[in-house]
Amino acid sequence: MPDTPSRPSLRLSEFLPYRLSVLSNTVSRNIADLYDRAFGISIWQWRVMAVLGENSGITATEIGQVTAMDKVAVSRAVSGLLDSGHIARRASKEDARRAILTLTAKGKEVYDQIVPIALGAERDLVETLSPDEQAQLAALMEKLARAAEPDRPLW
Amino acid sequence: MPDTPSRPSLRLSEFLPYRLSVLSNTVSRNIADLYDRAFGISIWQWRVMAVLGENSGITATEIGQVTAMDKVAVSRAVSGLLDSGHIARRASKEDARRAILTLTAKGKEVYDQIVPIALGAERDLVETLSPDEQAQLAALMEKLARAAEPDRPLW
DNA sequence: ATAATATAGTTTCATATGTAACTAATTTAC
DNA sequence: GTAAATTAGTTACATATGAAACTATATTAT
Repeated sequence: MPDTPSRPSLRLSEFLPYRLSVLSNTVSRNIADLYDRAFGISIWQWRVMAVLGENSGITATEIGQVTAMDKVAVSRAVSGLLDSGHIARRASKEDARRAILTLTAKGKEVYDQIVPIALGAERDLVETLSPDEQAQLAALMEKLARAAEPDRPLW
Repeated sequence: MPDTPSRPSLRLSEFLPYRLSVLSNTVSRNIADLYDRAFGISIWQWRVMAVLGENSGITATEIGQVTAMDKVAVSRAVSGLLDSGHIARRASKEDARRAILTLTAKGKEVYDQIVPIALGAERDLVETLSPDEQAQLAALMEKLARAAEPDRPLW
């Protein structure tokens, strides 16, 4: 009598969404630990700071758009960073609903310290890849991100 | 007068850990929705079922090892699946601490229905990639997962 | 055999996160 | 100009998650 048919047909360990999730969680946890231990800053807070480091004087909503964080997450991160003095907030003159956010001197200092740590963590992750593979990876991430976008244009 | 020096040097949108996280979260959320809407099953519960579908009669601890879930998450997923009748549990004869888990008939049915949905979601994600690119992706995931392993051997 | 240690799994508690309701300011329609 | 609808951001609530304590069984050392 033969075996049961080729039934499973799904190997979890080969299933891309699963692999992505495990990889991403491992990487994020490692990095979050790094920031948290050294500066008491969460991943979400770091993302806000990273955006402000690149592009000072924008609003919480804009940060949300850039970082794919929802507005509650941004609000909470901003609130923590205000408390810790890493960022400052002032109301927009044109629109009093908006709050213009900037890194403080302290925030800039921390930003300048975290950037090399972040880049180092990234390097640790990709250093076993050849330059060719690194380029492939970047291109693949691009395509996958586009395919995963829920509201992607279908053209 | 020249620009400020090459300061930012970190573009969040190009930063691999960040991209991985956003991609993975988008993909996972989409898929979780699918399972939840159709069967009221969470991602964690599905992972448990997926492992049992491949490898029946193993214990919660083993599931945790295979799926990179911690034991609390496994315990909760198992508890939900017992309640909903998708899996069954019996004590091991050799070691009464261990609980042997299996899919019930109902669980197998749902498993067989979810597998094609899962594979379809994966296909949606990778279908814009050429076969070559898909192979590259698999190889890169392999390497990255190894590099991200916190307790990886360093040889 | 008994005490100390380790392991499987659950429960508890504290924190994180997401959804929805809310407040305040602005814009649009009339 | 005023009411209705939008938008920025916060707060409240309900659920999810992780760390640590706990229970029950098994193993090890004496």
